[in-house]
Amino acid sequence: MLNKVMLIGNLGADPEVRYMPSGGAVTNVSLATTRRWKDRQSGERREHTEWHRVVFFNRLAEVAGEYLRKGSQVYVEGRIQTRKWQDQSGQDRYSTEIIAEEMQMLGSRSGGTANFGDSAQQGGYSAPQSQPSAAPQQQQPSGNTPPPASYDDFDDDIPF
Amino acid sequence: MLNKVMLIGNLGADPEVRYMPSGGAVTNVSLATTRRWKDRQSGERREHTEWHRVVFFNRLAEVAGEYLRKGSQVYVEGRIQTRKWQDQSGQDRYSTEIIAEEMQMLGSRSGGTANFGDSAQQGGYSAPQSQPSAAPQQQQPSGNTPPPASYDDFDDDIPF
Amino acid sequence: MLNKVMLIGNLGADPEVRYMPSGGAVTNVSLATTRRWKDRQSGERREHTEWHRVVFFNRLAEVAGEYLRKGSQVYVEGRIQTRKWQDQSGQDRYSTEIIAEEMQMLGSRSGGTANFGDSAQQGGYSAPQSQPSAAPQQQQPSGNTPPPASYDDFDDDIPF
Amino acid sequence: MLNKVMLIGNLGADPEVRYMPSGGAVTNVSLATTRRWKDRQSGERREHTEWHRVVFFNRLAEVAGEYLRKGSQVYVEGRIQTRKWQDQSGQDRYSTEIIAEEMQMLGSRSGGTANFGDSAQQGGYSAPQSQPSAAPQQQQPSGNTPPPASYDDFDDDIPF
DNA sequence: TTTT
DNA sequence: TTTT
Repeated sequence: MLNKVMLIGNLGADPEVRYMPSGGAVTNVSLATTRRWKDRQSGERREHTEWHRVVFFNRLAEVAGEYLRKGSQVYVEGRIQTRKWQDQSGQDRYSTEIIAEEMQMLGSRSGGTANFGDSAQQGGYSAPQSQPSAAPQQQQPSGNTPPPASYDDFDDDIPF
Repeated sequence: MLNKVMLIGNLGADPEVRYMPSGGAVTNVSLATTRRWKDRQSGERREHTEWHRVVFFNRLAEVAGEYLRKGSQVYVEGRIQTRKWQDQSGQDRYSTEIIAEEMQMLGSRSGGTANFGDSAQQGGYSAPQSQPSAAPQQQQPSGNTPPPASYDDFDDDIPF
Repeated sequence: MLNKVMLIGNLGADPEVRYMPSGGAVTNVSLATTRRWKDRQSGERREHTEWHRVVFFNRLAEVAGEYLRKGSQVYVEGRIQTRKWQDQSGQDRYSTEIIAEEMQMLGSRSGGTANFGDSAQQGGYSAPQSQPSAAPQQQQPSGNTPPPASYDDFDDDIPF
Repeated sequence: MLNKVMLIGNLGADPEVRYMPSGGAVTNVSLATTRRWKDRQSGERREHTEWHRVVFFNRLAEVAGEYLRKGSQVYVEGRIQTRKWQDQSGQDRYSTEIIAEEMQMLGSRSGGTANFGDSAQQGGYSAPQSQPSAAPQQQQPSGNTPPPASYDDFDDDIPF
């Protein structure tokens, strides 16, 4: 079976880095891909932007958190995964995410060096802590937004 | 920008074929991909099945409706698209779908011929009708399930 | 940088399994992909079959050698690599191969079990030997065919 | 059957644009992809650069000829095709090329605008001519380099 | 809900 | 050389 996603797009905001109880990093990124086409009927140009929730784990999460910034162009390869969660009223809701397996920064002449300019303060990279933040578990699911997944057991796993 | 999905999986049920007001076919399929891995900690084998909503349009929708059946193994190439809809209480909800752009039947010794056996009655292929069924527009969004999209304007579009 | 190949095709012959001095397996496979299209001018159907040299290493080579057979339908993911060799007259020649990184058997109702029928004798799988065959190094490059690569140093390597 | 290649790399030289008898453009590009890995044995970093011959046709060939330059970073999607030709001594030789089906310029903040700087003279883009150059047919295959293909009949073809 |  |  194959479940493969390949995206080239730009970040809509700085990455958000959190840590699992194990100490492994989890980085969330919102990635835009824009499709442009010419309408067959009217002949006019149209475009549609799709936003993808991309999740990086462990070593890749640290690299993403360190080098990616709002506006960065990036190639992401991964798989589709839909996560179930409950909203305030207890209803089941679903959030579809891209679990990243490969990542390539694009277009940087300077070899992938991050820009530590004006976005550094609110989105900067922090080294993995031996005392992992408990943030993922604490956060309350707000009405319409999926909570960060706990991923307690996420692991670099070995396919067989 | 690139937004590409490639899946190889099996259908969980017969395809559902509907028609747009334009007469173009829309086929929905539920596709399972199973990932198997060995847990790093415990060493035990684990697996996870992911279900994908795949949507075919026009000519591809007709081929999918005619040749695919519950259990069919298929390769699908397409793009990720998230659709917004309102549930009964008027809340915004989202459904992520794979818009198919290519399709290949796999593994059929018999050359891709569909099985018109016991599943033919509820899932069989119907030729495009000049009087398109209005089904997509009529259906009520049930509490937890996204309604079929209307796609009134879906078109074989030309990228530029 | 990205160098990715994805093939779905059929084997033209049983796999050829050899062993590196290290004992690791190397399996070569000839894979056909057929493209069909309708000629714009004449409107007639045309087709072209492309043959790909696919090389598997180590664990994947053993699985390929054991389960694939002439006619098997398979999904291969890998990268393109061009190898330089010298023909009898000492001229440089090039052979482009697909180095496989993932493999999936397709369409086997019977769960991927290999057929050990009439092709087992000349193409059967042998378990890795502690005394690796020296075959790769011995073979003489014939005039027009690239010799098996020696790959003395091929290794499961870690991207960084 | 699937025969898909996806590359992200940099051009080693300006594109070469030629024209078919039909007037359609054919653009050849040499694209480098670099793989980096850590050797399992020695632990040292290694890298290997692979050069791909990429061929664009018709509209894509014109865009490639206009906007790509030596050093440009580009995403190319296409298929593998091996072409047979005869060297001076009449021996069969093979050249493997990537026939491009999609192309995306990467990393240009300025929206894909080509650099018409110092490389414009030897590699610049020319609009399709009603009097197509006969160049492809004239060129002599030199001993070790494949001649440009004639592609007399290449066409935007319709898969079925 | 499929399949291996 | 495969397969549909």
